Amino acid sequence: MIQITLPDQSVKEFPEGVTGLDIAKSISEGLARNVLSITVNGEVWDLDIPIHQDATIKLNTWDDKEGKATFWHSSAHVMAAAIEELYPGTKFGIGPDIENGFYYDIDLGDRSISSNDFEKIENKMLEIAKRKEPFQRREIPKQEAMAYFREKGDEYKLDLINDLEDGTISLYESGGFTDLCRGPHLPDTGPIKAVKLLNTAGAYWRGDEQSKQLTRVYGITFPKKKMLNEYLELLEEAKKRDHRKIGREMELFAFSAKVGQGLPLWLPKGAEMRENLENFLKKVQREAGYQPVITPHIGHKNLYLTSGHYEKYGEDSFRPITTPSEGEEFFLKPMNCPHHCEIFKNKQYSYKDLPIRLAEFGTVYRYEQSGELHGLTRVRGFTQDDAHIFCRPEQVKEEFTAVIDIVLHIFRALDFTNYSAQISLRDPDNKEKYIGSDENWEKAEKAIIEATSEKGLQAEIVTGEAAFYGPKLDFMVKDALGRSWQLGTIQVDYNLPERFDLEYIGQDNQRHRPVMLHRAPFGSMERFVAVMIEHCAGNFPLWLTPDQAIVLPISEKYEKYGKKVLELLKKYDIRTLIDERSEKTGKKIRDAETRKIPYMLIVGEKEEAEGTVSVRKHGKGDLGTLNIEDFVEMVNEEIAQFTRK
RNA sequence: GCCGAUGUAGCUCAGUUGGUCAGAGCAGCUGAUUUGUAAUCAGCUGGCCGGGGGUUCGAAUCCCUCCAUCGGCUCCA
Repeated sequence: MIQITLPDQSVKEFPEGVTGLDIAKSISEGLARNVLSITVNGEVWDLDIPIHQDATIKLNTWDDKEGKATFWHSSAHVMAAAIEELYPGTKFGIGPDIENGFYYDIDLGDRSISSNDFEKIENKMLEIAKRKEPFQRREIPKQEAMAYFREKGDEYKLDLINDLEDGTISLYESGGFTDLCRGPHLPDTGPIKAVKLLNTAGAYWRGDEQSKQLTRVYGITFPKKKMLNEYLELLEEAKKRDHRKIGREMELFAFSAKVGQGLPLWLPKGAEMRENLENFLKKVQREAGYQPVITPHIGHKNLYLTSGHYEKYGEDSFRPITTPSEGEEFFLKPMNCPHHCEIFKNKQYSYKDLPIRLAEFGTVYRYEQSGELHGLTRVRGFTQDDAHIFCRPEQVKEEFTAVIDIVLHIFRALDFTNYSAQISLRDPDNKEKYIGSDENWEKAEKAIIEATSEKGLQAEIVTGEAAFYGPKLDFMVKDALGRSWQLGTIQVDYNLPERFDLEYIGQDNQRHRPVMLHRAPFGSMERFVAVMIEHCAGNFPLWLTPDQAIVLPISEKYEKYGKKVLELLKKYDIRTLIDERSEKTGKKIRDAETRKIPYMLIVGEKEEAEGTVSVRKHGKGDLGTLNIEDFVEMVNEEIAQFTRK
């Protein structure tokens, strides 16, 4: 007998060789029907693999991440089986499960596949699913596996096996399709009840741009038809939040092929919003001891030779700007740090002066590959809410903490909760890849970890992800479709102070090297606004939104009073519009609602007589009648709630 | 940059196999209406069908090419 520990810590005895399915059956019939895989001591297994030793287990169903993973991984095999049947001779790369579904990379030779073929493949998959084809695991010697795939002509699988260690290789066979696979899989294809292929894409073999490009087919499957429909509805809903769509509808920004791709045009309302964000941060930064600076949009080639950016990115930048006669070369500035280093160098600093915090909303230009451009989240010209802090090594932690405070304050003011944090440290096994002394690295990494945890910030620590010049803390946010974007960042840099030979005079009257911190709480104005839009679906916090209120006179008769209200509110700095069209009130309300204007102020006979407004809140409805002063107070209180520290 | 798809009025979309196929709704403009918490009515103006080239008696429709956009890949100082 062996001891099996269940997730609730209870321990049950089973005969040696018991399988996941046996355990599920012993608990309940229902569980046995729904279980998809089993986690044994942290490893996910097939349900029919015998367990020979005491173990801690978890039975995975659709409600578990691991259960879904098993389900989708098996679905990838079913899709491959369907494709092999429909398109004989297809070669297969890899086919993993992903966050939402799965994909398979395939090489169709001269043929191609498009969304027109999806239905055919989906039907074939459902056919295979219905047959309840078992997934059969086989373990064979490496040589035998190679022989099999060599005969099949599947060079990609051979490539994969080549990299595996000698010994036994596991294969799974189902529905006539045999795949190199570690598993685990469902017992059979039966649970797959709904299938949807989503799209195709090109994907380089092994992610290498030099390798052959395969066709990646994305799909998703569900154990119930209803779940598929719900998922598709969810996708539709997400599309409605797309910042590109809302940005156009709310007239925030636009692009023009004539101006150039990836170069956003901020429209009046978008510019208003961006200015509100900038002013908000400027105030916070002023209070935190930052000094604004302004630097040009271009810089001499020598600047980037010194910074090292020329060597690393020179070839992939916009081509240099040259002068008519002397043949000098200038680059559009791709970042602000070198300029700021030169500002620091402009003056001699004592240790007593540090830290020096130089801030600039600096517009930079980077040549991004055309296929990379994406709305406002990936552009070629953008403005960073940049600042560089020059400090003594022992000040790193304190400064880091202060920056985290700013980031969290901003996120709170924007009602932003859907972010995650990542600490990137150097790879301790490859220290030679990084610049800077061991001592400084250790100090900085420790400072970041401590500062983060002292702020109660949940951060994932990833080693080997640090920049070559220093460790960093990034804030990531997901867009409407679940794609992850990096926003705010705080980076420690030992490289640029070295390259620019930055110094301060220490207490010992010796020259010392300052540490540099790069930080941008928003990341870039463009990306931040994009993510902000998707986060709140265009319903911005009151303090940020371009138009805060709109006056809606019931009829022409009350226009005069409406204008009076408008002027009064403007005096109180409430951004207000008026709708003087000859339309019915219902129509004016409807239009204001679609424009996502937070407050609608309806004025008619009663309001004019009493000097009041009838307040309607966007998405909420009628709030009743208020004095104008009371309304102003209500608005100010709502704004203060978010923006006060 | 690569793979695949898309591009018709300001916006969202119809346009069968090439032959009154240049259309609709919303928006806009003009009038009428004077309106009380999500759409008042009528009339009208909008398009070289992404640009260029070709095939054809004839092209929004077929082919080539360029541009832009979308979904991925690669990249992201």
